[in-house]
Amino acid sequence: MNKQVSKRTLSRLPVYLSLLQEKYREGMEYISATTIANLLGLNHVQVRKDLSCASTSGRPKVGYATDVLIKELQVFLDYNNTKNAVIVGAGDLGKALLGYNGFTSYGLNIVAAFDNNPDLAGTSVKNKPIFAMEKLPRVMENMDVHIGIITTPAHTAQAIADLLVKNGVMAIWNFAPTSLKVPASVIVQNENMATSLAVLSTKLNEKMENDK
Amino acid sequence: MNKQVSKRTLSRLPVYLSLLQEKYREGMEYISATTIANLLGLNHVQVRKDLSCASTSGRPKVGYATDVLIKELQVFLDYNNTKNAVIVGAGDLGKALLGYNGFTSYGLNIVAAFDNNPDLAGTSVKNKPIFAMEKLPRVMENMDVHIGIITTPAHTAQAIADLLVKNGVMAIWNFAPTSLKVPASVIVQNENMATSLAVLSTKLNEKMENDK
DNA sequence: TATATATCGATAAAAATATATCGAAAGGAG
DNA sequence: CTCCTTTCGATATATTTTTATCGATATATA
Repeated sequence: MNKQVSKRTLSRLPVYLSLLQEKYREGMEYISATTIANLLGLNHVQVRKDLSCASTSGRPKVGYATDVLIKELQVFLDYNNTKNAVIVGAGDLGKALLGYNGFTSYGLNIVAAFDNNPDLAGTSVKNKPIFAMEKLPRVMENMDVHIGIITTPAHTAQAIADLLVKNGVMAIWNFAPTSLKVPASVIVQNENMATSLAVLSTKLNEKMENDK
Repeated sequence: MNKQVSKRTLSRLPVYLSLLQEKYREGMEYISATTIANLLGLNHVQVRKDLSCASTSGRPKVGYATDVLIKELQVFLDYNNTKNAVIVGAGDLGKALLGYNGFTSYGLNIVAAFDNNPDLAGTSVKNKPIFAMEKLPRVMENMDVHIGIITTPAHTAQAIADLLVKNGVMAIWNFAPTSLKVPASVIVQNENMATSLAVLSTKLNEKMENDK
């Protein structure tokens, strides 16, 4: 357990976790890799292999105790160890993320948003404040923030990234549809919705072609 | 060109497209796969191979004419052929997506949102209406909608998916953190933010471990 | 005009990822 | 108690995806 975990595996673990939590609430005390695989439309060997990097609790013939597996995944994903983050860009998307409380259960605590629109400065979303850009350095330092979330338009994203890096950010979650240049030590995770949309749209086209 | 395009390739094409549009605005008339690769931090052979499924305009020593390549990608991704979609769940995320006009340039036109909260029925976001759930069948039929976007909480997502399928949806873009059971003919694209977050968070942990 | 170089597109090699197979263990059935 | 079935975990195979290599071609330069 805990060797080199592939990126693909890593991105499936939260999916397992959320399924497990759902099934646990429904009263399922034990669950097998085969069951998980069927529910998610995956291969059972893949599920078992994925889980093996976070869990040692699987038992032949029985499967995994749901609650134990949930805890193992939470530990592995470090969801108990909450990290602070700030959002830059309090447009619709920024506000949506700011107001969404669900991230805390994934170990992410969004403490504030920043925007250069003076009308927004001083307002808040669900008690989470929106500040003027000037306040960013102070807030990041005081709140020990090392994760930045960029939800600005593409053309300002690079400047924002530079600013975040200057203020000690170690990881950037980038929702702007552009690629960022940052020092190698800074982690960037791009969340490009156009990408998903392209996959969806192309599959749909193929389907419509075939249906003709 | 146009053989079996892998999902990975497909998801990179919109990224290339948006870079090309940016560079074209900046006056770059020709661009090579090597240049694109360097700008995006990818391998140049991969870029060339990806582009080959949508383009035939590459010339040795010259590269690609930026405007031609942009058009080729748009045609391949079918961005000119706009498709209508509806959103179900007009919470923060739903509203953000409803109000975001950027999707039209990706061939997606969101015509309306639906929510079971009666306070929201009759309101609108940037002239895009929010209706009560009862109106869904009529709107979907009248507006020829075949794409549904689910932004409800996880526990209602399956019922919404069933409703959408019943009303003729062919593709679902699912933002709810749960997996949906739909007929095999219906395409589902899951947009799971926890997944991205897990990757980011784990990379960050590794980094912090190494920095110690 | 000949030569050098950047680039493409195709094919081959390497790496990553997914799937299949197999023995061992746990529990239930006869 | 023995046999049968389910399941795990490990190893082996297959597939997919990425990266490297190579010849051909277009352009620039001497």
